Amino acid sequence: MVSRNPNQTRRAILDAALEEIHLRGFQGMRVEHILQRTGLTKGALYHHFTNKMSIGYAIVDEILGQDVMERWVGPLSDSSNPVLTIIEICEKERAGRTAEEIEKGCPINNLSQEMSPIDEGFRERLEQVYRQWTSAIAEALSRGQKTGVIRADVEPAKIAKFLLASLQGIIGVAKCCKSEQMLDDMADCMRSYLLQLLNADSVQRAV
Amino acid sequence: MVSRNPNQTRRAILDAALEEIHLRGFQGMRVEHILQRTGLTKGALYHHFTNKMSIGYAIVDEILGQDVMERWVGPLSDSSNPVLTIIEICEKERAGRTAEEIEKGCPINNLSQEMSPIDEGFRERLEQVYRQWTSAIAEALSRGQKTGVIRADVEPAKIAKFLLASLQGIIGVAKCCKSEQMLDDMADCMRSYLLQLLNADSVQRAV
DNA sequence: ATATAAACAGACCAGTTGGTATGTCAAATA
DNA sequence: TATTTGACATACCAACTGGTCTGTTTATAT
Repeated sequence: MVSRNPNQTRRAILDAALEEIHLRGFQGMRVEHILQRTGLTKGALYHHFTNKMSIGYAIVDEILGQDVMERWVGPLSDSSNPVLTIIEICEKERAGRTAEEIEKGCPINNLSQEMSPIDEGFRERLEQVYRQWTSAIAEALSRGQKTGVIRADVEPAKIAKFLLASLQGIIGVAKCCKSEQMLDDMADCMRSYLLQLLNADSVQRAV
Repeated sequence: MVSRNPNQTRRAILDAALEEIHLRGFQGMRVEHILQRTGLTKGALYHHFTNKMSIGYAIVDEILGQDVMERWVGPLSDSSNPVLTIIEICEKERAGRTAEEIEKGCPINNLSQEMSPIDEGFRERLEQVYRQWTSAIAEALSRGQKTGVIRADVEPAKIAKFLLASLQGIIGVAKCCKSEQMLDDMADCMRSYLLQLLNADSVQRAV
């Protein structure tokens, strides 16, 4: 904002928009509020984006999708034990959240619940994020089966979808109930379920 | 709508509003659309409700809460085997949904994700629904432990929360991915998890 | 140095939206 | 039958909202 830096301006718009969307949803987000947050004007905003919708699309593609890649896809691709890696990621994410953050939930889940039925562009983009996410888990589980850490009878593709769904469900219910206790209770069940996916031999080391 | 019937009119407003909200969310729901659906006018609508928000509150209290009572709390309170009852309810609900219905998700989850962070009135009402829901599951699991059908080492309160969260997560992910296959895959995992809660002796009869 | 195009600023606008004020009609009540 | 009240109908409005249009400033290429 000091000197002219279009990339930085564009990113500032997306960051401000994401914060608003995270709390109020895409429909509840107001262009005017982005201007207030960034100190920019309408001229600047509509120079970088054609309309409100394109801001939402860019957030999914450039921020949320990227986050999943960095926090999940990357670590899982380097992992020799997907179960432990998933538990680690969850605990790390959990540690970084205040009670206030919990109330806002996962922006990916928020957006998909709000927008996927009413805008196909949003839905396709969010579905793609979910696909990358589940694929990364499924592939890691598959590799784990080959190395013997994961039970041979688990079906990676199915379990991956279920794990992702449960995770989103947990975050969503905790968000509504505004309860850290509830979040930790559910996470505990999730952890137990994850450990069940390990081969009997390797459970000793894990717990 | 034929003759004057205030209760029927009020209910017609709520039903129409719920359909709109189910698809577009509460913020996306337009009062004007309710009028079009019901054939009523603003005068009628604002005679029965003080404002838009009160329509949303009434829907949670009178329709969604009631639905949970009928579909979950009732059956579970009569159940001798909560695991089988839950599986039955899920299969029944699943059978009644078309692909189009799946895209709209669960209205309770939709509303809680959208409204709980921005309106405390909504959040409290939805939390209460979740509480009744999880309590019913937890109590049924407890009773199952006493009769011996449920494993003694499961913690009813924790598992109940996790089950509810997973269920909502599954519906939510399937909604975004618009995939019946994915829904059934995840439901399959959920079913397996539920059956694990049964005592080893009674598994034979269940499967 | 100057032309050119990108990166903004700011006023303005048309459509939308929740909500209100006033009037009318039917049914219960006396 | 007269009257009062609840159940609507209709016109209207003020505020909001996404988006546009025109103008100005800054960087960059020639």
